[in-house]
Amino acid sequence: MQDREETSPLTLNRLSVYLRCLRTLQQDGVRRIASQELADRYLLSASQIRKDLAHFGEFGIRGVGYDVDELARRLSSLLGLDDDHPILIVGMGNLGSALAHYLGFNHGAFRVVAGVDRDPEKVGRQMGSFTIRPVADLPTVVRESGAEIGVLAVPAAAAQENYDALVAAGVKAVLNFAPARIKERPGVPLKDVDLRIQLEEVAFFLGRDETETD
Amino acid sequence: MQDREETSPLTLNRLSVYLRCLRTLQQDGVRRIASQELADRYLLSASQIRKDLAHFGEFGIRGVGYDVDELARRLSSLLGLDDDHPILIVGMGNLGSALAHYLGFNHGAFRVVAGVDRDPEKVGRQMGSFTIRPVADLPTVVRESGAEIGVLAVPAAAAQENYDALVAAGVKAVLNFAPARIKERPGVPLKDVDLRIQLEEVAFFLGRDETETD
DNA sequence: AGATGTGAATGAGTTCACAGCT
DNA sequence: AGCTGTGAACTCATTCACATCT
Repeated sequence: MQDREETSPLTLNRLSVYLRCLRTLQQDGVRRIASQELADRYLLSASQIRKDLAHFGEFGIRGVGYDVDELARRLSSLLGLDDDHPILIVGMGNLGSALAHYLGFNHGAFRVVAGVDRDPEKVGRQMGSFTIRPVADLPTVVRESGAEIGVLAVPAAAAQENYDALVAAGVKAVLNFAPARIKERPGVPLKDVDLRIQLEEVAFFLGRDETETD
Repeated sequence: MQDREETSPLTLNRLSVYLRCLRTLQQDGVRRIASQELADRYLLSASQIRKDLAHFGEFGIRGVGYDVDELARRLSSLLGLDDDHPILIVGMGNLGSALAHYLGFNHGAFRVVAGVDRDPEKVGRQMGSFTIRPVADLPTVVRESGAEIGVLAVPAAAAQENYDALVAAGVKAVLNFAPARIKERPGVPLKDVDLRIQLEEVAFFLGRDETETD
């Protein structure tokens, strides 16, 4: 059983994937599954599944496999998905409102509970269940809404100052959608999510020679 | 000078980051920069910058550093950002329209030129510069719009069939926002972008012990 | 002299192969 | 017998340190 600190993001992301697969299996009525079959069904690696899980304890039954329901429960708990995680969005421009709209609907543990913007014209506007507040009110907004996760959807140049403001206001983790490198404070994990980088990654392959057929 | 195939996504993503940093430097009027200073300014690793760049050729001047303008030009060309990359979105629900709205505005080389949906009620609706078309028209829509990149914003269960449809229609790369594992066809690179996984990654750290202060 | 480009050394992450349970 | 859990082998990625060039 390992400590939270020493878990790599890669492992962590795979746990999320496993949980998703298990949810599908639950719907299909599967009650037990072996690492090998899980791997086959969802294009994963059996030994990696076992290693990832073993990292956190003994989840399986030797000679049998994993109990789908129980494993799902334990992964959900491990990932902190049993508790609610209120989200606050900073920057209610195109991306910010797109995210509010998207995250506000589909997700269980994650729900957008507040949004702030620098622009006085956006302040006061209604967004689903909340009203956009001014950035200056961040501390109050965080306290009142109980927001745990901050989402940065501001221009690159404003990213660092808004991250700092979120930290100061007491947010516990930050997801950064701005295309900027932010200096992370210890204790407030930061995760960059840059759609442009993802697009550029696939675009890289577009120019490639079409004659090859491997 | 290396081949496209043998470049890791990690390296590729860093090239995007470097390019972004260079654009900022250009705006600040900086004409030359050494790997060490670039690293210091943007929290990167100097030796990694050099290795990443050297992977694609000799971009710098020994004893001097890199020419900001030229390096930016060469990275832009390498990443395929000099050409236009029209995007087609499959699934114009919450996420799809959020993405259309977002990508349609800010991005140079990337622009959403078309969108399709399964739901007859959404078909015909106007979305910025285009009208939503039925999924069945994919081949026609791809041909007419010249779309190169397909974006999947459909439910998980529909992801694989729509990826296949995109491939059949002639799209050259796919970005998948659906929380599903897709079987990739050789020649049509696929990149998963799962916002839920990113959220779950930061959520993992929320439960952690607050007494520690390292 | 000074910064790049690069082999060599280190470290991280994945796969293998089998001991150990059930 | 069968599948997990895990050390050992291996592959991939990063960092170091220096020879090379301007």
